[in-house]
Amino acid sequence: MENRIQRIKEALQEAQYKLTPQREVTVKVLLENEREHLSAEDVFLKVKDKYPEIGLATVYRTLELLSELKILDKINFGDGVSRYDLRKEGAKHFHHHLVCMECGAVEEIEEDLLEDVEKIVEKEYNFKVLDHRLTFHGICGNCQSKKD
Amino acid sequence: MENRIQRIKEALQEAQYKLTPQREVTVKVLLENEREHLSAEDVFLKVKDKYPEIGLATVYRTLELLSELKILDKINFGDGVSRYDLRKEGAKHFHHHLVCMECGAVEEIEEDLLEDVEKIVEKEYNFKVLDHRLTFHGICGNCQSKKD
DNA sequence: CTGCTTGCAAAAGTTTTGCATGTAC
DNA sequence: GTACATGCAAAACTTTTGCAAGCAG
Repeated sequence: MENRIQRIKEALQEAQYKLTPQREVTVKVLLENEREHLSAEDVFLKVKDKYPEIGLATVYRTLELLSELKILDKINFGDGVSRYDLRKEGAKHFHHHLVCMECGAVEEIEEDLLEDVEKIVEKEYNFKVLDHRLTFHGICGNCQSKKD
Repeated sequence: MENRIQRIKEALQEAQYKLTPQREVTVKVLLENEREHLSAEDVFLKVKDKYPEIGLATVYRTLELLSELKILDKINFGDGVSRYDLRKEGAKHFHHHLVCMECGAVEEIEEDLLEDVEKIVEKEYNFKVLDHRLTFHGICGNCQSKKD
């Protein structure tokens, strides 16, 4: 965890961005809540606990910056807000999501699963795939058993 | 085309919704621009050409209604707006998209391609898949050749 | 007729921007 | 010291809602 903070800091510096305490706290919050899919507002509130002077605009600016550096991925599950998800270290591609239409739970899938599909797309559609977004909508195990 | 309008009308009636001229014009616009991925504002402007008295709120309400009936799918490519895409007739699942990061063009893929992946998800993650969203981000054929 | 629909305007909510001030390098 | 960052407030957008009036069935 300390390692990952360190590496993100280095990425910021390499890209000529300053290491401000606000950015540091924001990164920390993102790492501590890696399994959640926080909205900008969510991040803002959690950062505010550790650093009360922060402004919402700064959080937005930091999230945008981290997305630009491909440390974060911005994702949208269809409710009105953008959510942010840390990219797994070393992952070439964004991971996938399972959204339960019953309870709203979001699970992550780290397996790639799309290698074959991407090959087909590159060949048949002459499209160079650089990244993807895949979300399944359905019923999670929990809600399935509740129905029985 | 006339057929599809007819069938959409029937779907509305079956669900006890009224056939207002505003709804009719909106459906027509959607059919005429099937290859585009129109935002609510886009639809509003095109409907306004044929039916100037229409209000933006009515368009939003109609789009929501058609989504509910699974005639439309709401999709989000990461710019700030929701876009709407007609579901292909008879398609169980939403089709996929190729978004070019260079020129912004959006191409559609109607092949399913995900059957195997969905089987894995159902088995390994105990998740009943009902629908999916798959978008590839990359470089389209056109932009690839421009670079040479 | 009756209840669903509409148009308008206002409201709600998210995200962006301008600007004076602050601060990492 | 200088250029980049920040906080605040205002602005810009998209989407939703309340309500009186309209109209499809």
